[in-house]
Order: sequence, then structure tokens, then C-alpha cells
Amino acid sequence: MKLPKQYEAKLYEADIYALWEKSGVFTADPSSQKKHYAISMPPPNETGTLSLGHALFITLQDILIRHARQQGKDALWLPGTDHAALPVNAIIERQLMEEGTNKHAIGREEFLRRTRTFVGNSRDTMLKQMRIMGASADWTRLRYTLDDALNRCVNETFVKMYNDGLIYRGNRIVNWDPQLETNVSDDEVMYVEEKGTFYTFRYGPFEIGTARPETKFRDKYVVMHPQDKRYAQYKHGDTLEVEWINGPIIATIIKDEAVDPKFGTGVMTITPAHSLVDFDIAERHNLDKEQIIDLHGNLLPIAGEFAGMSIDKARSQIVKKLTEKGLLVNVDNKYVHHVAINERGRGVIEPQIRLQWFVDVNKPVVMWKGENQSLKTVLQHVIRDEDINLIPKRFEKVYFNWIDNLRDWCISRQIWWGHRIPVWYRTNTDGREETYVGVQPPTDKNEGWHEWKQDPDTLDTWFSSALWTWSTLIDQDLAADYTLSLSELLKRSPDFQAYHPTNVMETGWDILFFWVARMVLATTYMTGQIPFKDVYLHGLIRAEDGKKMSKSRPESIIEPQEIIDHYGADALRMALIMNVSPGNDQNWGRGKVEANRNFCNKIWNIARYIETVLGNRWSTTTPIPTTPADHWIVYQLALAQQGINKDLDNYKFSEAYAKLYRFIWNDLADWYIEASKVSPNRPLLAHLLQSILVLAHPFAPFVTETIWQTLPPGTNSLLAAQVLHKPLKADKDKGVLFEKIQKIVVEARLITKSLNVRNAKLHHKNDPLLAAHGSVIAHLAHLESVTPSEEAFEYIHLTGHEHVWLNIPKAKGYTFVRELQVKQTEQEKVIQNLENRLANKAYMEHAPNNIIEETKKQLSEARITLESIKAEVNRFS
RNA sequence: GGGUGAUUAGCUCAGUUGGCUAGAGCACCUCGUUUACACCGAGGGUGUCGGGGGUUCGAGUCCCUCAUCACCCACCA
Repeated sequence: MKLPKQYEAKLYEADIYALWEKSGVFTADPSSQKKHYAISMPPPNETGTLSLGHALFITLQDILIRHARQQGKDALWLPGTDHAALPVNAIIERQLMEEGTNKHAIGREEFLRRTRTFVGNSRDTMLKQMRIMGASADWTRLRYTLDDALNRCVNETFVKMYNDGLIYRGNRIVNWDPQLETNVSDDEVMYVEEKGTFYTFRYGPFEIGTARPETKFRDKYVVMHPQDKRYAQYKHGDTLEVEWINGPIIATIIKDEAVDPKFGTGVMTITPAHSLVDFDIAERHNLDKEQIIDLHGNLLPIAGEFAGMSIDKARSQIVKKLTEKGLLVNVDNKYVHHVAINERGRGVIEPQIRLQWFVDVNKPVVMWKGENQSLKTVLQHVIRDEDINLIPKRFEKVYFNWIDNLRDWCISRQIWWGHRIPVWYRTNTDGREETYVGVQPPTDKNEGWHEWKQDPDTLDTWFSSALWTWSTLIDQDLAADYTLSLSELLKRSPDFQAYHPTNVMETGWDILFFWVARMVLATTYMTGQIPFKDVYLHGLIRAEDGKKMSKSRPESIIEPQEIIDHYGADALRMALIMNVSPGNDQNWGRGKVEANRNFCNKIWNIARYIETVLGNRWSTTTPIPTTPADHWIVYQLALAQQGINKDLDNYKFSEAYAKLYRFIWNDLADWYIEASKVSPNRPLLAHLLQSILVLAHPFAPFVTETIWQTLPPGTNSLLAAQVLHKPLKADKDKGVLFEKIQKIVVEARLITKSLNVRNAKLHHKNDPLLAAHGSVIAHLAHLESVTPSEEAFEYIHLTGHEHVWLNIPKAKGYTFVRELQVKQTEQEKVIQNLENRLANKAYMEHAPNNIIEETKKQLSEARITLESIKAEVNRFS
């Protein structure tokens, strides 16, 4: 088949993907005798289209999976998508707002219908885009966080935790988002700096500061540090009457160490219902916690004349009233404070006390390694005991720091999109309430009781994603059989038995807490296994200017689709891993994509050339290396293959890729193929082409498979199904001859280039290397000829070769002598360094022998080179 | 307040356990259209590896310290 001059990715990629998918190469087989290898794909949120971040994880995981297949493993890459409760909810609510309506107006059913349509469209787009990226995922095992089987796992987990006392319902202060009308977990809260006003008011004998006067109506506890001498006269529990916003109130003195005596006056009043810190203080001393603000952010009747006002409106009026009462002491307009906002949806968080479901992270009821532990301590153990490795390792410190600050996990949400909480309530005619917690809804209908009603709340998205590695491996049909217990189900699920724990979790460091830690938590608890052995954390992709890609700056967002349309998926894949290290963010740059588009084209043209040279003379005979170049390239190939395997085994994507790039472009294309033009070794060329296609395939699956499909019969089938073979044996010493040839070529090129001499001739006197390989050298160095001759004094000698010279007239040699002198000085410096090193007693005593030997060898070589340069300089001076 | 990362060529960044004269891509300059490729080939790098100190025979790499930038966690009412 005749290939066109340039590789046009978009002409082939779709067909190639279809070919793979049809063939079933991506489908894993748990009954296979091969070694199993598994990766759970982090399910992308169904919120629109794939981003560059998704493109990155698809690339990294696809490389690992294809590499595992090449190593002869049964590889499962299980794909899926996430219903993404909160983010999706935020999008739908925004849509509704733009249409001038809201969720209450359309009702739960209609809301869910709209949401399903939206996520359905998103899912179709995203799954299509994953294929466009070349993801070799097992689509027969596609999962969705809201699948029935996964939903069962969610309920099983909830119920088990409930029965173990790990899940409880309680009135606690939570991060309430009045905009989305739900609470969110601590990890979803973001703090942004904001300039505000800080007021100081007189409060009886004290002065208290606040940035939020609107919460202060019922502040009846005045708190100070127990050791603060300024207030030693006041005792804990003392009461006094003070004049306040709506008249006099009775204040109670509380002594608590949470107060910083150095901040402000060292005295504060507290609002337990609307501040996390205040709530904790109130808990410690068993104080009243009165709600001041309602769930929509408006003041309650407790605010008297201000009731019903939004907090923003009320603030200035309250200040005004306090000023009129003469209670305002000071106003500071330059106060900088941190406002809590919901990361999803950006609503301002108003802490509220609410009846919510929590996961207790401190209760020691989790069996792990034969010990009763808390969820928290299990989390610590698996990393400390190296059951799970974090890559890069430095994230362990971040991880432990997060655990140290971990509080009970609030898992209930008031949004409608998500897994329903498996709890039902009913009352009887006497008003007595019953609660039922179960994997399936209760069915009994007793006399005198009303219908069971399910808890209206949904679960935090991360509660279901936490089960991802194993809930996806459960046999989906068996899961419908509720007579089986979960442990029986796990035992009878072939996928779970074959693929769990998975080998590696590859994801961004930004969801280490949200997701990775929670998978560890839920999976160890439910299955007694770790979810994965390694965690590889990649960095984020930022805009070209180094800032985050953000929807508020649409020009900063790069769509993978657009890049693929222009440059092809392979070019994008390689650009994303080139010169990138784990855990470190990278800035997007188009330059890398272009470079890799060119690399694809290079591979294409190597194939084009080799296919032309071989024509219809393809043979399947084992190639026999004959020339030094043959031995050299075979040896280099073996080195590259070993190096790439080792790097990928250690998740060194960037380094593996660099080795591949160097081998294909520099070694094979620039040196070997050029050298082979003198006398092509056809079987070896065929072998080399097939080898690089296999080696490059995990990185650039499309272009390599496209070429593979053009190979003649007998070599075809699917590249995606090929395994790595043992490299051919090469004679390393014969290969070294080629390195000598390279040195001669490089120098000949350099001299002819710098003197601008064309069609120079290279002569030698009885040099066996040149006698044997003259034509190759002539071709590579663009020389007219390499011929034996008698010594001619006025010509330029090659360094280190006393009897090899270029037929460049002596006159031109005088121009060259300056460069030779520079070289001489450099060489003298090198020799001086090496001599000093060897003269150093300490060095000779401490350095290992091989290093010393190496130094000696370098020195002797450097001396020969210097002598050669010197001789040449002398001839012209 | 606590922590992490970054600082290496004009730009964007690699550099594995310390060990040859520190690398890549892009950009730039010179030459070249030798029939695989101009998305190409050949040649071209004087980098105080952020500053200072230390450990070592030997430091871009390990330790201390300072500076700048980015980020994470906690959060002062």
C-alpha cells in the first residue's frame, strides 16, 4: 500500500477505533490464566464535555493498560461516569433560574426528569470523546454511579455503618448553602479573602468586635480566656445585665481557651447557631443555641423589627441602631476576612444547625488487620504500613495532615439528584415515630400506622464514588438477588475475585481527600481489602499563563476536541505527558502538540520509507544483523525497550516517552535508516518497523495501528493485541564500531560545514575501519568519496586519526585552526580536571573502583585527543 | 498560624539511589531541496542549576538558612 506523504490523523482515527472495539481486544477475561491487571477509571462528572484534565488521565491510564496487555496480562480498564450530585444540581438550578423558575415550582419529578435528560446527553458526549482519545476501556463493563447494583452497594454500606454505629443522625452545625438549599461537607467549602468592615461595640463593661452585626441579636454569652488577667474579676458563670440591640439582656460569662487574648479586646460574644467555633464553645459548656437566620438567609422573628430582612439589608440598619444607642465604639473599613463559599455553585456558606446524617470517623469498631480501629486510624495505617503507595511520596504528608484535621463526615444533602438515603420513617395515629434503616424499602403495613416515608435527603456524591473500585466489579445480575448477602455477592463475582484490589488509582492530586481517601475508608471497611496498591497523582493542567483554566475566562479554556481536530489524538496524548513529572502542574502549550504531531509524521514516514524499500519483498525470516549499524541499532532497540518497560513499571511516563522519542527519531531515523540506504538489510528494516510500532503503540495508538494495518499479510491482525517480544540478540562490540563511524561522520560534517566545503573527499592510509565502511561514511557525511591514499601533509586530519584526513587545502586549514585552538584549550582543561581528581588522595581512597577506572580511561582518551589536536594546530601554526 | 511545591538555556520544563564535559521541546542563527519526511536534514548553547552556608573525595541532586512565586490546610470573634 502506498502511503501519502503526510499523516492526516482525522482520516484514520475513527475507523481504527471502530476496528478495535469490534475486535473485543479491550474486553477483559476474569477466567483467563494470564496475570490480571486492573485500573478503575475515575468516573468523570456528567456535566458537559471532556476537559484537558480528562484527556490527561485517559492518556496516562491508557498507556498503563496497553502496556499491561503488551506484557501479556489480562488487563481490565473499567470505565464509567459519575452522576455528580452537587455539580449537576447546581447546573440545573442555574438553568431553571435563567428560565425564570425554580425547583420548587416544577417539583421533584420534573426536576429529576430534566436532570436525567441533561446527564444523558453529557454522558453520550463524554463516552464518545473518551473513544476519540483512544481509551482502550472495556465498554462491556461500563458503569454508572446510579446503576442498580451500585445503588445496592451504597445502601449496603449505609446500613452496615448504621448498624455498627458509624452512621448517626444528629443536630450539628453544618455548612449551609442558602442558594442551593443544601449543606456541604467541610472539604467542599472554600475560603476567599474579602475586604469588609469590622465593628467594635460596647457590650456592658466590655468591648466586642464583629464583622457580622446581623447575627448578634441574642448574643448572651460573653467569652474570654481563663488566663486573661484583664478580666480576672469576672468568674465563669457570672451574669450581668447589658443594654443590647433590642433592649437589655442578661449576659453570662464563659471562660474558654478558644479565645485569643491578643485579638481585639480579648472578649467576644458568641452566636452558636451560625458559627462553627461558637458552636464548639457552646457544646463544651452546654449553652443554648438559638437560630437567628433562616435557611434562605433572612432574619427570624427573634430579630424583632428586623425580622424577615435579608442579612445584607439588615446589617447597616442594625449598625445604625446601635450607633444611635451610643454603643458603637469603632469602625474599621480595612478589615480583611475570609468568606466561606461552596466550591460548587459558589454560594456563600451560612453555618446552620441542622438534623443531618454523619459518619463517625473516630469510633473504633472497624476490624482491620485483626484490630478494632476507627475509620481514621485505618486510613493512617494503610499508608504507614505501605499497603498503599502514594506517588509522588510527598503527598503522604498532605494526606496525614488532612486526617489529623478530619471531623465527622456529613453525608446527607438536601438536593434531589443523587442516591436516596435508605432510611424510612412512619408515625402511628398516636404520633409515635418509627425509623427503618434497610437495604430495601420496608414492606410491612401495620394497623394504626401511616405509610412509610423515605428520608427526603440524598447522599453526598463521594459516598457512592467511595465504593467505585469494588461496586463496579460486583456481578450486576447477581446483585439483583437480595437473598444473597454482600459478602456472598463479592465471593461469587468473578470480576471482583480477579481484579480487586485494583493495581493503581491514577487521578489528580486535587481529589486526594474527596475521593482517594474515601475509597480507602469505605473499601477497607466493606471488603476488608485495600481498593488499590498504588496511587499515581498527576498534576493539573493550567492555562498558558500559568493560571487555572476557568469558566470566568473562557479564552483560557482549551477544548481537547479542537486540538484533536487539528493535530490528532496521538499528538495530544504525547504532548500531555512530554516533560511532565508526577504531582506537578503543567502549563498548556501548543508547541508540544505540534512537536508531537511532527513525531507522528516521522513515524509515518519511517514506515513509508521501509514499505517502499521492501516493496513486495516482505519476508518473515528472522533478521540477521551484519553491518556495524545493524548490530548497533539492534542493541539500541533492546536498550530502549528495556528502559521503557522499566520506566512504565515505575510510572515514569515522561522518561519512557523520551526514550521512545530518542530511539525512533535520533537513532533509527537519523542514523540507522540513513546508514542502511547504502545496503538495506530488508528483514531487519521490517523487524525495526514492527518493533517501533509495538513500542510506540501505548503512547500513540492510532498512528501505529494505522500503519500496522498497511503491513502485508502474515504480519497483520491487530497491533493493539500484540505482545512485546524478547529483543533480538546483538553483538555489542560490532555495534561499537558504528559509534566510531558516527564520530568520524560528525567530525567530517563539522569541518566541511564550518569551512563551507562541499563534495569533500576523505582519505586514509591503511585504516581498516574506513576501508571496510567507506561508503557508509561517505553517505552519512555527505562526502564525495572515502578512498585509500598516500599521506598528504597539507590536508586536515580527523581528531584521533593520524592517517585519516579530508582533502581540504591547507589554505582553508588556516581558517580552521582557530577552532582547533579553542578545542585544544577545552581539552587541556578537561585533562587538568581529571589529573587533579586522580591526584586527590581522598578521592582515590573513597570513590568506588568503577568510578576511578572510568576516570582513568577518560584521562587516557582525553590525552590521545589532545595530542591529535596539538599536532594539527602545530602543522598550521 | 501550619504545610507543600517551584526557582535549571530566550520561553515551557525533564533530570530515578549524589559520580563522566547538565538535557529535551519550542524559539533563534547558518547551510542544505541528497527521491521517507520542509510536519525535513546538517551544524550552532559562555546555563554563577534563585542567594548564602554546610555535609562529602565529589552536590542541580542531601542538610540548614534566606528570598520570590504558586498552591493546600486551619481560621480571629
